[in-house]
Amino acid sequence: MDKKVRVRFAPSPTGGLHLGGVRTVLFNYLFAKQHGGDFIVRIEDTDQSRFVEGAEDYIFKTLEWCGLIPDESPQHGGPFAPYRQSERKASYKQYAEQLVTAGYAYYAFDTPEDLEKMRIDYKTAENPSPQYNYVLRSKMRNSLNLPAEEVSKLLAEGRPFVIRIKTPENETVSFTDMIRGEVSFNTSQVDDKVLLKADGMPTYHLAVVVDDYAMKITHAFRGEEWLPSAPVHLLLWKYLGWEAEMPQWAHLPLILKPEGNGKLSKRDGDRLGFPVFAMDWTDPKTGEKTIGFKERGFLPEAFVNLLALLGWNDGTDTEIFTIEQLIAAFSMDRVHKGGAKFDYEKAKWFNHEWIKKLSIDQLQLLVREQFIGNGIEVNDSNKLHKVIELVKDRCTLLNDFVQQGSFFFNSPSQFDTASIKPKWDAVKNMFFIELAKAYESSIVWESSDLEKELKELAAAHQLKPGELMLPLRIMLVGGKFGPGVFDIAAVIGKEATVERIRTVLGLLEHQ
RNA sequence: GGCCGGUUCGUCUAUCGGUUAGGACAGCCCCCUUUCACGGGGCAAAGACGGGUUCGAUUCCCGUACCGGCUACCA
Repeated sequence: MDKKVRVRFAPSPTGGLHLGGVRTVLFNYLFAKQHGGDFIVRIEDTDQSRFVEGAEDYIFKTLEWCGLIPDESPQHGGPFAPYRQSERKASYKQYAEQLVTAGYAYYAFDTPEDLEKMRIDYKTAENPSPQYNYVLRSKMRNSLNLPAEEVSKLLAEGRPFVIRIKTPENETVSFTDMIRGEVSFNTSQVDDKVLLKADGMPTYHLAVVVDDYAMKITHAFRGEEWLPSAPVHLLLWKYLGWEAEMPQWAHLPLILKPEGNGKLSKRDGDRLGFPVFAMDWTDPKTGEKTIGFKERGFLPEAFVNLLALLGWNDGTDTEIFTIEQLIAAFSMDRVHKGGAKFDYEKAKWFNHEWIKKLSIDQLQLLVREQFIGNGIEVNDSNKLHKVIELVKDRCTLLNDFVQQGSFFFNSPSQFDTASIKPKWDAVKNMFFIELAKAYESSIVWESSDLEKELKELAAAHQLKPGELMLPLRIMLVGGKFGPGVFDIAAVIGKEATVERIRTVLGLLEHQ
């Protein structure tokens, strides 16, 4: 094998990119990069009725966010352009005609009504979905049955037609799947799939073969849902005379619903409250918005990591991988055969690990965005740095930084005074009045000094420091959470600390 | 219905015939913590079923069951 590895991801621009799609991209990308090959993105927009404005752009934005940049694509260019199938329309027809001439395909003039009638007429209890195949094609209106003159006449009249592959009876087609090993089919079970539609556009089956050949694709990875149509593709590679160039196939396992039944869909995310798409997607027709992992506060590193481990592992206990480590460790034969149920809790764990793993500088920009997005001004990057250092270990998602850290920048809008009141008395009130005064006149403003000051003052008032910590925390934070109180005081500064103590003292007095 | 694929703790998974079947998430308990988390330690938890093959099967073969995918002029 001295051919340069070339793989492709071939999405249809019909909506947001979901987990499974991104994982397919990832595995393609990892395989290509590991072998020093090329990763191509080809847009399969052969069905105009399903075309969705903005979907292609969304796909590339997603890939960019994930850091999975194509070497060739409609937006990156490349030697095999165009990379949109709608722009390669002419070539498909030529190959379809070639197949007809060679006797491997035929014209079919059946109307949608004809087809529907056939499916009803031949439907039986044992065979609820009759196929257009070697037994039924003799009963339909196609160039195999019609007299040659009539076929030419229909064609000359411009009557709508499709070209269907003539799948042979009772032949065995098999291939070696990189994940599943040898898989074989009997052609009697596969129907005469439409290759070229009445509008002159190819179906997926023809287009994928023609383009994989044209673009010199060496390895084709796609979801398991494509396994049943593999024999059609195999036949096409053979009939077109390109068998020697056929890529190696791998059919990836599906990502399933958490409760187990069926493949994961956008709806499941809406229903169960977690993202399924990589990034936010707004349907241009309905205006319906679907949340994405990015906007939910996931790091791209974590997203890629969790996707890689969904159906693959390196055989060790390692779970946290950088993209470079994934490129080095990945192997298709370690991809699982069975589908994996998606577990959002585990997904969050990956993100948590990545937040802890990244340096404060790497986090800075993202965290700043979170604060700004929530209307919190962050102009002191030195302070931001300290805040991140203090709270990063307690954040699972990026937006947790806001909950965990907004009080560093703005005074809390709510104070949980209810938690102070039961044990509040005049002695404590006096203590805090004096603490505020003492802090106000502090010269140094370091965490350890602030703690020392409080303890000394507590001793003077015959109070135990322990019973003062909670009130002080609530004064500074608003609630019962956050890092060490004195660390917080050190970061928010003298003025804010004193002000917040006095604010809560005021609240307690008036309640 | 047919065809194809799959089946190890609740979930993701390790195991390339011989293990007390390992790890991670979630759960529970303990420790740490003058808050809440993080963290540390621990507990509980699995080979779908039935036949073979073998000295020995989670691992190989067959059957059954269950789950999934496909069965469009959609991808």
